[in-house]
Amino acid sequence: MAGLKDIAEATGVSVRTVSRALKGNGYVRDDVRKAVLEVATKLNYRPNRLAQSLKTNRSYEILALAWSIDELHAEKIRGLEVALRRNNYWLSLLTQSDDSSQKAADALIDEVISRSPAGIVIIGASFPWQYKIVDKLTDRGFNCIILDTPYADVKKKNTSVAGVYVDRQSGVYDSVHYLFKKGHRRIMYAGLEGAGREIDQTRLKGYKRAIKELGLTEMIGYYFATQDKFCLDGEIAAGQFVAGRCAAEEILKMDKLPDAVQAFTDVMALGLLDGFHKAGIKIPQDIAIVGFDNRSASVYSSPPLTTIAQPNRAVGAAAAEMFMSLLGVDSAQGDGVEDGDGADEHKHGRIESRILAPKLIERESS
Amino acid sequence: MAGLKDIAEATGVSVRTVSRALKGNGYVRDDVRKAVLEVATKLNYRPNRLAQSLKTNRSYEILALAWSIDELHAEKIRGLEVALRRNNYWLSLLTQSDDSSQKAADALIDEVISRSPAGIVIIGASFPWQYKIVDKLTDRGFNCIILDTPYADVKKKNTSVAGVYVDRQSGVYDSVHYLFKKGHRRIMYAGLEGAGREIDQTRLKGYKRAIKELGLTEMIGYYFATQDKFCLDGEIAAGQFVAGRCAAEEILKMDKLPDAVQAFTDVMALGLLDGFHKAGIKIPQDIAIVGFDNRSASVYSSPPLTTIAQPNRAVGAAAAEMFMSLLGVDSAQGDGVEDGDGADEHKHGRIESRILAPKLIERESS
DNA sequence: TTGTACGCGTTATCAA
DNA sequence: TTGATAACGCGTACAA
Repeated sequence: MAGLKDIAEATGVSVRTVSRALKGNGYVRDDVRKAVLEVATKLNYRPNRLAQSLKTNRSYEILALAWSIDELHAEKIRGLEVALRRNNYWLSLLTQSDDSSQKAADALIDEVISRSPAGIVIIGASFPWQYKIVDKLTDRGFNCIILDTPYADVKKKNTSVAGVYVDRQSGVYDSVHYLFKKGHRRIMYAGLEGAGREIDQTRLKGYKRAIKELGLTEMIGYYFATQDKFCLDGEIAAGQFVAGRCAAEEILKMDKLPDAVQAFTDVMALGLLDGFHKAGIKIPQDIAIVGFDNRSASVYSSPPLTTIAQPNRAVGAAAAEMFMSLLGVDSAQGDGVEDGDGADEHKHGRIESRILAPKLIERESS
Repeated sequence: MAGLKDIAEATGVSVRTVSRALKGNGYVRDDVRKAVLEVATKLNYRPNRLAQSLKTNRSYEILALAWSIDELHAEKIRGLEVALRRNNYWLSLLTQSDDSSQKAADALIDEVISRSPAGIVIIGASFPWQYKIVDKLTDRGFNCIILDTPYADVKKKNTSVAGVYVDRQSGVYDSVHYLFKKGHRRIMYAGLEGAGREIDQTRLKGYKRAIKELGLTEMIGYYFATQDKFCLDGEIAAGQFVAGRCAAEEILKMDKLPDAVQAFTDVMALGLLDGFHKAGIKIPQDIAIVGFDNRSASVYSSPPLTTIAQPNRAVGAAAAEMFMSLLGVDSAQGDGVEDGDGADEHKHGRIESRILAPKLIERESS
């Protein structure tokens, strides 16, 4: 590989001049610059990022830390990568299986340190042992941005942690309004036992707010998988599917059926669909169903599922932008980066958390 | 961050000795080594990978080049990352949207060069413009491993390209045998127009071979999406779903219906499911359906889909192992890395392509 | 406007 | 068994 020195020799000027010419840094005579550039392209010169980083003590690597990768995460990662590359940063991946041991955490931290990235994106932090890792990372001075979890806003305010997440409340709120407009009056919320009560109160809040506003009666059910343990963040949330099936059975026992159901997630909605299907209930004629997540499975179900989509690409892009502003790079903006209408901001040291708006996608289940 | 020098000063020995002690490289007196190690941990020393790489001219970065990321790719990437990290390598991600222009290709190549990775994993190369990129990369001396596409075996034999892919033929072959055992005799193959005829002859071969062996009659149909263009490698293969729907309609017009259908992919199978569902056909009572891919959607359909699963994690892990042997690292093996029973090998310069066996997953659609 | 020389944190060559 | 010292490729005071 040709280096600065080779160009210098070939051009007959010093290394320093070549450097200047290439970076457009200081003063260089125009003809010299032209000559240098010419030789550089001829020699197929590419700067050595390693050397650059070593010298400037500035990394161009952003680390994505994920506990698992499903299709939703993949989308975020994609959005992140594209936005980063536009700014000459790059993305590395670090997946930490759900090993919550202290040893695993330490190994992870070591790994991060020895790579000294410019920033770290944590894709979802739902559990205490994950928080701990985030804390250690920020304590060591790494810039962290957490996706999906409003942990950043819970945390002590003096660090440079921030979050990007989706306003799930407004998603469900909009959905209820949408169902109302479609003529539904007995709109139910089917939550996951545990999830509905603790982990994601926000969706429920959106539901309650809308129901109240519309003067309807609250119908809330919490269900959980009897045959299978459920996992919230696992590879395949099979448990949620089973929970949906159970929910359908339970719902059918009710005196008066709902005419629409907003499910906690797509997977749960698909479980409902399966349960109703077996009982001969017609969707959406008898009962309308709305999911949450816009997983690909919601596109391929019968009928395809109306759902609340999170702007995953934009979430990734937003994180990238936040890093750029944090690192003092004037970011090259692209498309798909605009935050949703309901965007709001929370101050956070030097970075501000960003909340993006979800969007209802109408398909055939409603 | 503490460096070698800091340790040297604190211990009272030279930098060189510290380096030796830490790496267990040359001769170091035992007490000195102990002292050094102690100080190192106290100072929380982590080697600077950048400096290491710069000096040794050896990168510990493997680049994953993807044109898109769906859940299947994500799995492969995951398997890759885990296996790499076990060997002290790490994974970076480069996603190249389906921009087939020369300019985009050049930019990509430049990017790769300036990062000088130890190896490159190309996740699927189905199109000529993708081949070209692979060629350029190998021409420049990069170690490339191509997943999913047997391009490596088509290519000129003097480069260090190799592939990891799944023996799709045997997957379909096994499926037909399975359906036969279940009592089905009119087993049909529903392919995608274009895909069935050119891109993936292998699946069809497996079907034909099994049908012949069992003395059954071949029933093959090619379908394509009328309302939508289909994409083979896109984010959402919605077209295949539509094709499946069309296929169901067409099949129902036949004089004598099949009693089982092997679809080209899960998505197509789900389209079939939807089409049959609308027509009141009961699955699997009237017609059994088998998919291909084991997408999450196949878990959440009603009924859940029997399908042929590709060992995605193992594909990623296999690629990692191949790099390790290529780079002369004695790889630390983990679990889930064993290749399938039907594993076969093709020599390739210094690396050998690996073929992994798929596996039938029985669910409720058959 | 240009060139010299040093340093980033490591590894590697030699001589001691 | 050790320690100066030179690289690796690049950026940048400082001097010219």
